Amino acid sequence: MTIEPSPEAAILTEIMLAVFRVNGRLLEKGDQLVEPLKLTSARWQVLGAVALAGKPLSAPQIAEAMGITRQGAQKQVNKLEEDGFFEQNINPRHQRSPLYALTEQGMRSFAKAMDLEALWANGLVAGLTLQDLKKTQQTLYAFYQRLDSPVPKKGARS
Amino acid sequence: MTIEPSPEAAILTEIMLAVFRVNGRLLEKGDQLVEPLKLTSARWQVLGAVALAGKPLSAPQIAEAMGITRQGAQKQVNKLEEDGFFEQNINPRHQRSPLYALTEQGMRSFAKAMDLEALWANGLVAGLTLQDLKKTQQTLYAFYQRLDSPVPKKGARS
DNA sequence: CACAACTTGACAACTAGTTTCCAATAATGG
DNA sequence: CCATTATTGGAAACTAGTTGTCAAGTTGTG
Repeated sequence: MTIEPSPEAAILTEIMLAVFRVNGRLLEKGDQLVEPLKLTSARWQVLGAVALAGKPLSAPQIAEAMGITRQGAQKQVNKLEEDGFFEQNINPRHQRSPLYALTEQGMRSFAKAMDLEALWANGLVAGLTLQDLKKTQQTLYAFYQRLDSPVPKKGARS
Repeated sequence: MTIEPSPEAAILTEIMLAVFRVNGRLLEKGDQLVEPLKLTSARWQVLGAVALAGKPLSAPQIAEAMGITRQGAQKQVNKLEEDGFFEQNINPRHQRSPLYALTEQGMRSFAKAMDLEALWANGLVAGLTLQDLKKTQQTLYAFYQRLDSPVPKKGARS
């Protein structure tokens, strides 16, 4: 017997497909946008995590902020340091785990990326109402919360 | 000088971040959902492309339907054939390029995946109105279209 | 028919993430 | 103070996609 999806669930399926497609396009366009800055979408996001924190972060902290694994973040961080966007500060709280700060080049590139993004976004929303945009943001956020994986952390007690 | 993002563009940025996060969670949850069927989100989508077409498709046709490259689709197709979800039909229009059809197992697994998804989706939309869901779907679709890469196809004339 | 252009599958190398494992360094608490 | 536990970086192998190349088969046109 087949389960009958409600009309709401049917539209949810369409939203899911739309999220997959928009996600792909955003990464593609984002890569194009910051390509002249010698950045990719992924590295831009890492720069953003540190820039928005307003202070140097360790690799695991960056991973936490980005919602990816610490190993995934570390890879990007290492490359960003190699390419001169990050520099290591000593971490008074952990000798093996340096804090990564934006270099001059890193700050300049991130600022340029933000400008490019603002320009791009301004063009992208033409003809859409603020109300619709807010609704969409709220609905997506609601899904995000419902999808939250309550993976019990190792030490968690009930 | 910094470009001033409009209020609309500022919310768009939030929507972008929400899309990234929801995308990640959907793939994660989707993998969990179809794991007992020996499927992944990616392979499920490939099965879906052929199932929804209602007829056997070649690898490039599957890629086209999914919006990924033909090589990416081919990889999944080959694995799905290895694992008994697909079988090759001869393609009367192209000898080197077989048409892939769902096997009995493929059809059974896809039907089960659809049931699981309907069940999951029904739970996920609780408390959201049909109107908001439609609005969100429309807005995302609008973005998708605006983000459409008009990459001039090789033979395209202006 | 012949030749050029396109399509296709196979393969390799790459990005970006994941999981798993190890070894070394912290942190904790008995 | 010392032993256990947690955190961290590094490396390897994996998923899932990308681009690029190659050779072989297909198609269109003169």
